[in-house]
Amino acid sequence: MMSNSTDAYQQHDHHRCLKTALAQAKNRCIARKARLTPIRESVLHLLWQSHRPLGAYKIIDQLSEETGKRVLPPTVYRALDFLLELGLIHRLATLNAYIGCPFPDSAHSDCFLLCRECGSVAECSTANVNKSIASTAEQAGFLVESQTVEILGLCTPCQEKMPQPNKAKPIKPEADE
Amino acid sequence: MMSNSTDAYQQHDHHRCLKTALAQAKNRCIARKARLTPIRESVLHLLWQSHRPLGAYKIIDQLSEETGKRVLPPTVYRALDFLLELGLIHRLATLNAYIGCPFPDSAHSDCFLLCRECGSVAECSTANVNKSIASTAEQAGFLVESQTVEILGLCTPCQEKMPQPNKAKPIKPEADE
DNA sequence: GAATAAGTGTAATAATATAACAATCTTTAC
DNA sequence: GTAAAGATTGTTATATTATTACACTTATTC
Repeated sequence: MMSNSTDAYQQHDHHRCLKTALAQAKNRCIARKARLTPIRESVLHLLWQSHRPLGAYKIIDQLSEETGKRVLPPTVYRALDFLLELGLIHRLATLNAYIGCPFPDSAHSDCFLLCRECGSVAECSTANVNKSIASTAEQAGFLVESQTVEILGLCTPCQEKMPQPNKAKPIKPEADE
Repeated sequence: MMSNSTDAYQQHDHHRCLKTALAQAKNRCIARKARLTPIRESVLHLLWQSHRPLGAYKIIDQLSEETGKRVLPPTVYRALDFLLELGLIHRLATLNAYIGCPFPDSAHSDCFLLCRECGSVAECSTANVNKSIASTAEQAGFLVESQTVEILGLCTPCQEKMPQPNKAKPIKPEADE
């Protein structure tokens, strides 16, 4: 399993995450003959400020403040589209928010772990989830093209910080197969 | 595996789907001492017109037309919230749209198969997917509370209708009529 | 039958995202 | 080097999805 969960939820050298992400982005742009313009790089940089996803309008506000001039929605949405296209970021459908991809170089189907307490999101890529989804789809005669898997819950540090022993309810059990 | 994929994608006695869904809804409301008011029932009925999800504003438009008076967003969103709360419908995060639940009576975590061609959506509940997600989360020390799994692709009939592999064409909740 | 709770009506607005077209900057072709 | 073509950005306007706040009505309870 590929995952950035330890980085995402704990104290770590985040500067390294940022640096790596920007380096990978540059490489990827060169490989694809695409231009990482200042706006695009700024948006990517903002998304790598932390492991918490940002909504488009948060990006707009932060970028406006950074540059001192009013940045308008299309500017940011275009940058986001570009970064999505190159696989440098992801959009989280359940949050309407965006986050940097820690593994832009490896083709992968994603599984996101969204901590409802601290807001941080880790990305995993697991053969198991993909296999089970593929097999489920196959049983239904369905041809998979893309998949969205977003898991809401609590990361380890937030579980430990929860006062109650009944920290959180697990998901409902399965009826039958 | 529990799934309504054969119904969802093929010719079938849809009247039966509708009838079952409404009957289940009534039972569930009685069990929960909740009221299936005319508005709520109308919204549920609209969502069971087909196996294609409907956006909230499509529901608003259809309900306005049905009743001859302008139905406003809060009316519909309140009905949707009620139906979601009772597990009678689901919200599809990737489409911002709503769809009737074929299995309101069995506690389940859901997996949706969204056909990008015909727009129909089937719901599956599979222990395998849940197990693989649980195991992935566990490896990351993450406590799962809820999950969103939406799979985009082609249903069997649409695969057969489409020998030419067509590329990305985003599906819409419902075609305009 | 009054008190309370639940549900609905209405106006306004928030939050997220896109369309359309003009202006500018980069790259390419000559 | 320069003009044409293409890519990127600026700008205005608007579409789409969802919520807040408060007034009013209907149903339930005692």
